[in-house]
Amino acid sequence: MDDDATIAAEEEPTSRSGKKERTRARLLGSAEQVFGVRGFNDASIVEITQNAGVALGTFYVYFPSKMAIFNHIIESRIADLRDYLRAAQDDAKSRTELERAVLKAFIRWASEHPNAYRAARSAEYIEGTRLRNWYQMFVQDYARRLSAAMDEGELKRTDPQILAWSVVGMADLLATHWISWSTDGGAIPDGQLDAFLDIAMRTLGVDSKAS
Amino acid sequence: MDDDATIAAEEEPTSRSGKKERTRARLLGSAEQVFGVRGFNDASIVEITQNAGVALGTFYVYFPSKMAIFNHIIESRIADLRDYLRAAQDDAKSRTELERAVLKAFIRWASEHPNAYRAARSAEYIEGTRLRNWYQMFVQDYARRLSAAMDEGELKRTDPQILAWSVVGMADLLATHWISWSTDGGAIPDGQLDAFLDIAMRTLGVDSKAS
Amino acid sequence: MDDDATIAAEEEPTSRSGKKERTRARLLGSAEQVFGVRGFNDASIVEITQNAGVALGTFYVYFPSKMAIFNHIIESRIADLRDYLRAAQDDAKSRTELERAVLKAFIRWASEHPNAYRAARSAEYIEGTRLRNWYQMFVQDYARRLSAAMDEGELKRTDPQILAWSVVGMADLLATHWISWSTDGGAIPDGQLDAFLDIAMRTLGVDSKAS
Amino acid sequence: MDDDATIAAEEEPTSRSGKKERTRARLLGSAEQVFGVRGFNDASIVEITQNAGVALGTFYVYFPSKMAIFNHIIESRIADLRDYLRAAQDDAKSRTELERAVLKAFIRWASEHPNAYRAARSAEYIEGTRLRNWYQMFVQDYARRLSAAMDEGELKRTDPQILAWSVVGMADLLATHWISWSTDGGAIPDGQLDAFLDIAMRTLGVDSKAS
DNA sequence: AATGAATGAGAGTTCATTCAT
DNA sequence: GATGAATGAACTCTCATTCAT
Repeated sequence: MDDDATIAAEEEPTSRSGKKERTRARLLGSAEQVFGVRGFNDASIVEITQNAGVALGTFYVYFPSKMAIFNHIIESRIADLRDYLRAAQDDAKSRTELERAVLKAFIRWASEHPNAYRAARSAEYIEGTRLRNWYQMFVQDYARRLSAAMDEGELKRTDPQILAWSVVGMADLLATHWISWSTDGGAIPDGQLDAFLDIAMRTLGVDSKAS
Repeated sequence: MDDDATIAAEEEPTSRSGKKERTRARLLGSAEQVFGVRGFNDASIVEITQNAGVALGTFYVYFPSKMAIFNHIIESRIADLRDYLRAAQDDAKSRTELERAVLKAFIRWASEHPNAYRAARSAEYIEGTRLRNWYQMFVQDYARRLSAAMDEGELKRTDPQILAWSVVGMADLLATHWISWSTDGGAIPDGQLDAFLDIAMRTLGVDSKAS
Repeated sequence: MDDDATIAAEEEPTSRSGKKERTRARLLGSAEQVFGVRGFNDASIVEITQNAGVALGTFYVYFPSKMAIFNHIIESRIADLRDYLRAAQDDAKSRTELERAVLKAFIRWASEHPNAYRAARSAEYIEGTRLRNWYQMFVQDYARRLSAAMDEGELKRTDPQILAWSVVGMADLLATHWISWSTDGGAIPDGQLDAFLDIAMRTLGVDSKAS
Repeated sequence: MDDDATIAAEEEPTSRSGKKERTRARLLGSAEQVFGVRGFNDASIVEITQNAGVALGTFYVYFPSKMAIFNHIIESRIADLRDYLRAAQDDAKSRTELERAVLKAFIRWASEHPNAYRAARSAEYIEGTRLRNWYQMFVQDYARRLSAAMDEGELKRTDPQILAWSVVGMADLLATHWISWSTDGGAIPDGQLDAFLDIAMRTLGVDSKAS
């Protein structure tokens, strides 16, 4: 009815170790896109397969259900995020640098995979997925780290849980906002990102620039 | 909005008085609940009507479509929020008090109508609703107010847009968190709310306690 | 959806012997109009009652079902037609005059009650009505009369059944054509009516003008 | 003309050869029958599919809507009629022969596809079809041809429009009559058809037998 | 492995009819 | 008698999933 035909696939197979992997990768890429654009409910297997350039039945050769591929995509992107965050923490040389780097990593992740991010956020409203609260563990980890930093006197003492939820909330809404404002895939203006990071540092109670 | 006959005017001779209103109210209450629990897509008219204790067809006596009742519920709750916020601003005697009151009003609103709030948040993922970005105008208003406060020297100067999105993000995620943690309808522990408000004041750059 | 609101009622109560008759007459008038414009299936009781200016439930005070009022309307218009035809035959002074008068009466009847005529024609496609073949008896009567006229040497001998169906077919399609071409209620151009009658006389095999 | 893939072109390797075509044909056949017997409104997709021996959902693999298959059936039968008429005209050697052949072709077409003919006639009463007045162009063509014949002195001069509507009306009602009288698929008694043709020739004003 | 025709449960919506007031 | 809120059977259409090829 009002679909403007199919969405052009973007994700190309990353490995060329055989047809199977390539088809699977195409399905994953297509599904990420379709889920991101249409949302879980309005994404149809027909559109995912057409967008992937395979037949409808082929979908079920690789994935047992719509829910399964959805979970798979989100979970693997979450794993990516974990990597991004770990790397950010490893490279940091000071508390300020660390906190900035962590938030930057999150924002970068979200804007590099806008469709997955959008889909992941929507998981909260999807009946039957095991991912309804996937971000909670991130918040918990974050709270633990903030708590430790407070113990070490690097952060003003506040309820670390509330602080963690607050900062994640900030980052989450800004990421969403930026993503939906730049369908052109454009990057986030540096000034805006810096403004956000400065605000976040203030929220956390660390010096914006000092080590 | 769709069909608000809130102001009873040329009502019939008060016979069967309020019957229609009662049924309508039951449907609205039921739908708010079902939308909140299941989400728009997984909410069915059958469940809404059964939950309301009326027959399927009765739904269409009061609302022309599933989308219409959804929009109506959210829009009328948004109107409530607007009232809450206006009242909060009217009563405030200082910048700090005002900003705290506004955030408190928002949190109170969200926790008083958890299902509507959940549904309103999910609107972002619902194809065809005119409410996809309902909160944007709130953020814009907020940003404008912050900007004015900065002009008057009551707030440290920062990008008011980013600041507004940030604070709204904080409040949004915390409200969601609190709501989902207290399905029993329990209130938010005072300590947690205060902790949040203190953090938010820090984010905004106003003194936590000073007038 | 694409209804242009309600159709303005036209038929006014012909008797003023009490409210009951008036309401009944309004319903009949409204229904004739709605059936004519929308067709049996797309005519709804709601529209009929609104158009009549009465409440939905009132319909069932006067008529047991949608089918019942439909049958009633058509049957009473058919009775009218019978009267028209009888009168035409009574007044005729010659075979030619009689046949012309009969066809004229039919055309007049159809164009005076276009909605009823349209509805009556559509009865053929309505499941469950007892009026599917109401015009057959007219054709049979017609055939009998033609047969008698042949016996008396006033008409060339042909299969009277086929001749009757033929002439009725001509009149039927022309009436339909004229009706749908003049939604303005305009009359049939005299020239066209005469042309038709001349053709019909030729078909019947009587002199066009001679007595 | 919704989606005619009549001309098999880039068909797949002829495996499961014709399975799709067979199912499509069964649906078309079933639908033609059900539309003919029940009429458009009282025909249900359930009955069409059961009658075709396929599942409900299968219908929508082949046709996007009830309206679409209806239009398709009627339009393809109308195309047949056009072919019949063209062939009849091509073979005729005289005015009389031509006019008789044309009417015979029409009657033959109607009686060979009684359900489609019934359905086509009912289109007049179906909201939303683009076929409400499909027969008008035939009448117009007919009128043009009659007018030309009058110009050439082969036909007595009369209003060609009225004459065309008249003769079409005759043929139409007789076809309908014959069809509904022979549900057994029986042919039209030769005598009756000839009687009709003689009458029609008289109506047109051509010699019944002469070349 | 890959295909795509076929399936059928389930959804939203309509509307003739009923009945308490 | 008149009303109109309430009913629920029936309808069209969607789409995740299955399975024979």
